[in-house]
Amino acid sequence: MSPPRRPGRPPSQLARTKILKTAHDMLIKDGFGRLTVEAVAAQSGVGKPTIYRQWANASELAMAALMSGGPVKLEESGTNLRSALTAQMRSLVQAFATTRGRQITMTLAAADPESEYTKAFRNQVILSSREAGRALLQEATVRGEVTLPQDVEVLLDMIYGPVYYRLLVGHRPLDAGFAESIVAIALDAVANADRKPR
Amino acid sequence: MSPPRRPGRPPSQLARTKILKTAHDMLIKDGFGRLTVEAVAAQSGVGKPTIYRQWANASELAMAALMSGGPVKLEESGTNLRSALTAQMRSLVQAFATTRGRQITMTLAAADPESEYTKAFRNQVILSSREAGRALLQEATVRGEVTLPQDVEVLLDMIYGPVYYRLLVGHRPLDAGFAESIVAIALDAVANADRKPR
Amino acid sequence: MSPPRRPGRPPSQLARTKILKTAHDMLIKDGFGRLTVEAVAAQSGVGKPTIYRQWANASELAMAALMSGGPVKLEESGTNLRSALTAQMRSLVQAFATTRGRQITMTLAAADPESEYTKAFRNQVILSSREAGRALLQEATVRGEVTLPQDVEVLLDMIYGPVYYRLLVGHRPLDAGFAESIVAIALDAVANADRKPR
Amino acid sequence: MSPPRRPGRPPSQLARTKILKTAHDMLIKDGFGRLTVEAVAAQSGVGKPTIYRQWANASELAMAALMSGGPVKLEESGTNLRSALTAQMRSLVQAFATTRGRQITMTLAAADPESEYTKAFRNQVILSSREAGRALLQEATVRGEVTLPQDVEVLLDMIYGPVYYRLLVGHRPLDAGFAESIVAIALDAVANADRKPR
DNA sequence: CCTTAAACGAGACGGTACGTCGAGTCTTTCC
DNA sequence: GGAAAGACTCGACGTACCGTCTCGTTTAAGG
Repeated sequence: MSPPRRPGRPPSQLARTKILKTAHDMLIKDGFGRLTVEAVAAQSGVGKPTIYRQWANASELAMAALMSGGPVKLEESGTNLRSALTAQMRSLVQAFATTRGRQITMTLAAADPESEYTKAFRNQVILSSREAGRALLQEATVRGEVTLPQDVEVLLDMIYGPVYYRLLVGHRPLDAGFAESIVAIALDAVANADRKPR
Repeated sequence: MSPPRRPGRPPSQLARTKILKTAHDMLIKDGFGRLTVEAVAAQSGVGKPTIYRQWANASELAMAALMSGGPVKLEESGTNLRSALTAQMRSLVQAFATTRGRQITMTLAAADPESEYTKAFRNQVILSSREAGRALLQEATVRGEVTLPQDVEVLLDMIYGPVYYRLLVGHRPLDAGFAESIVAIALDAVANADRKPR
Repeated sequence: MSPPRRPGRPPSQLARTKILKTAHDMLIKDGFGRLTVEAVAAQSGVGKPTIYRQWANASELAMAALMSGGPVKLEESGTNLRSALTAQMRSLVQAFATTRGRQITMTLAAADPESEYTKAFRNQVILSSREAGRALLQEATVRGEVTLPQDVEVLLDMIYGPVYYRLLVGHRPLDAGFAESIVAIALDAVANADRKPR
Repeated sequence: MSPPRRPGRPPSQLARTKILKTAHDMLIKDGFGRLTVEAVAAQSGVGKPTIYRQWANASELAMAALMSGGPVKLEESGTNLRSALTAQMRSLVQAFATTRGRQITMTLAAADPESEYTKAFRNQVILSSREAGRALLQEATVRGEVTLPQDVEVLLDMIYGPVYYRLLVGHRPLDAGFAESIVAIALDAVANADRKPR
């Protein structure tokens, strides 16, 4: 009933905070490739074992740092699918069109895909918007606005995949019209219409 | 008229081949994270400087190894857009649904995005199918099969991005129906129809 | 009063011992030219950085290894200058007439003459016998056995220099009579005598 | 009857000269430790094999460079042993009191003591003055100026050894009075005298 | 209040790989 | 057919980090 508190000195919340702060700054400034446990320890004034006690390697630390700001907040105001989805995509693109987006991509690429830590990162940072989008689509279906294709998963990938595709490949920037264009094309594919009889 | 041959011992084509072969095998077997110049040199019986004379680091070497098999061959038979695009996507998915696909993704993520080598890799390995797809779409437009949206670039990203998205994030496999589903949804977005008057 | 212990894990005395032992063996067996930090690390089962943390390069390591056996012990029994100096020279020649002597010479030649490490090596290994000899000469002067020349430094160089000269140039071996001959000639130069009036 | 000309392109005397010049400059400027075949080839505009065709390694090249200026010229004017020997020692000290002296010492220390090249270097550069000194001593003996000790070799080592001893150990400079002091002490040891009856 | 136990900083440890330099050899074209 | 140029294999360099391991020092909970 009592909180099962173990004896001994409890982990320092301050140390954890300093580590994550330093790691995040370093990620933004120098990129994932320069994020070393050694440097984070030195710069945050913390011993290396204190880091290794919480994260197994630099990838996990990077993921923790990228998650530490809380989940990406997505605006989803909108009375119909188009406006809601556009608002969401706009804030998503805005959040990723920075250095941070590229670092998230690189961190994910470097992470052990089987690790629990990686799965949590994936769900919180990468797939949460995809799930939000799925909800929007389902609501719109209920409202009769759209008719979803058989394979909704693929539709979702077609909406959210291009964001990471551009970050990864870098052939084109994540710019302003990107969100609108995606929504427009996606809705053309699913929009209900008397005009789409067959 | 004579071939402008420089003096000195010419680079050994054999060495180059052995290096690329070893690097490719190592990529497939152990992954990009384990591909070290040291190990490639040791395993291919080549000196490290011989590797560094041609590639600046492990990333470039990995890209060279992944390109050394020649470009991915895409089937594009088909009389209409749907069949041609489906054939292409099928062979693309098949080519990437292996370990190689994941390694290509990780290699690209780790590469210096500004390097000339990276750009070549991107064009040859990642974007060549996208360009082929663009050609298919344009031909179909000429034939009157489809009406392209304003932002064709985004449409192309929606077709090819999901492949890398799934490789990168790993939330779903690149399976059989994937190619068909993408083509189906994409064509729904652009298919010409009297049924889509305005 | 308490020993001023710095924080952190203390250097491993075992590692240091293993390194010096290995380096010394290698010096005697293969010579200074073959003493590489790489080989010492491999053979002593120690990481390279552990060596570099204590010595800046192979020269310093070699000097440390040559000093690690403690200073050369010189016998100096003798009631008069001749017997004392002869005893000292005999043990000096014996100590240097081995491979070790040649390695000391080569190590000294290769060392940075300005380095503090080199100076310590010089004083402990090369000049300590010279200083002992100076003491013997001074005592004998006090006893009235000899009259020293103006430039005692040169006299000392004439006594001890030939040892290293033969090691370096190799024109003649460091053999048994060498010690006696040097002492005999040196004493001829300084021996007091009514026979050497003015 | 025809001059015995071998076929093929004759060795370039110019190349040889350039190599030796470059090697000598490099020795004086950067020291023996920095004299690499690579650098000499690059700086003299000659291929490495051209160097290796004539010298087996950097040591031999260094010795050749140090010998290329011709033997050290020693003044030996003097009517009696003291003046002749002093003149000789003065010019010897002067010749070696420069960077060149130290490089000669280091080169000798690094050379393979068994090699023919090393022996030639030793005889021409190191021991020639010693032999000249032996001649002076013998002439003086004939003239009745001095009585040589049993072991003349050791006496010679005591005269010439200190020069290299100071160069090698560096505890004292090769300065002006050095030559005089050595001669003075040496002559005290061998000077004939009624004053030295026993 | 005073053990007890864990987390702390510091930093050395054995390792792996880095990217560079130089050695000495080999292969080609040029005189 | 040797000179010259330059790529080759090889080995060692000295550095950066890895992830682990003592150390001696806090810091809190529980006896």
